[in-house]
Amino acid sequence: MADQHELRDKGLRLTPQRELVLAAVRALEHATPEEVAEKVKQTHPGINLSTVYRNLETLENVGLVQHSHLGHGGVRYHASTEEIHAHLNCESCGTIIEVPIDATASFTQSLLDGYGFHTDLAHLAIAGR
Amino acid sequence: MADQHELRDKGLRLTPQRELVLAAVRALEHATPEEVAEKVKQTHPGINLSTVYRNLETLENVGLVQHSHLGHGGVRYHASTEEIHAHLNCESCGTIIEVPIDATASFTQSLLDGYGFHTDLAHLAIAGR
DNA sequence: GGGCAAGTGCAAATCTTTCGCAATTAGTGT
DNA sequence: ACACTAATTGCGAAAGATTTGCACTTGCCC
Repeated sequence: MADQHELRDKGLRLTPQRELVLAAVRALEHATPEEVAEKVKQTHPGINLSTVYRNLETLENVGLVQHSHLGHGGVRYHASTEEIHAHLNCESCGTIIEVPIDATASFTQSLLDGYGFHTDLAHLAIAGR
Repeated sequence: MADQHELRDKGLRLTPQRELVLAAVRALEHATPEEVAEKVKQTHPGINLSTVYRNLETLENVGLVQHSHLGHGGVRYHASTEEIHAHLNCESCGTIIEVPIDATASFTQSLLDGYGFHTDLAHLAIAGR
């Protein structure tokens, strides 16, 4: 499997738990740690929540996954390979709209020009309605 | 005090705790509930954390304060009277830059045009560096 | 195959926020 | 001023999410 190299290349050991956590994040998109754990349990029922948390952190450290804050408080993880997009989070109906990042390009550019600020719009959802 | 009318006008009882919570939010800007509690304790040591949380919620319901999500997870409250501004949150150095909301107007307008989405940029910080 | 550090499981500890409930108190009418 | 009622407070417990300590297990390098 390509996964093996992928993880080993990052200096990580290849454990079934780790592979499954990564696979789950990729399959689920925008999943909370709980959801990831639940998904992993389908094939590996004994996995511990702590292990999921630790692997999410580890995978994030090596850049394979990222987290963002959508809606109120909930942390959600997604694979780094996913297309980058901003999230518009409707506070009334709870829907989340994904916006390709280039739709925001002129905005991020103006922040860079005006404030020297490199924007990472993918990290936080934008509230509105 | 003008405060008295302000709270009474909203149909709220005027309690020392309530006044102090509101005063603390106004004085602190972008304070977490904990920080608000700590501030209030300076003049009212017996105040309970629950009371702070409840008052923040109450004050938010009547529109005197608002909360936003800056940085990682932390909820922060600010007075509604503050100028509306978006927050740029540097993930490296932790600094928060405030940007007047009109600097973002063209961006929010394009989201409205493109997605029919009314943006509330003040509610969430924008990550970057 | 053996040794060792990385990784896991488990339970307990934290941290933040919420809730139930009895005691207190602000605002209203008298 | 006085009593009444509902809002508010204090306090302890509960809930949910994430972290941590530690002993046991396991992947990886030789």
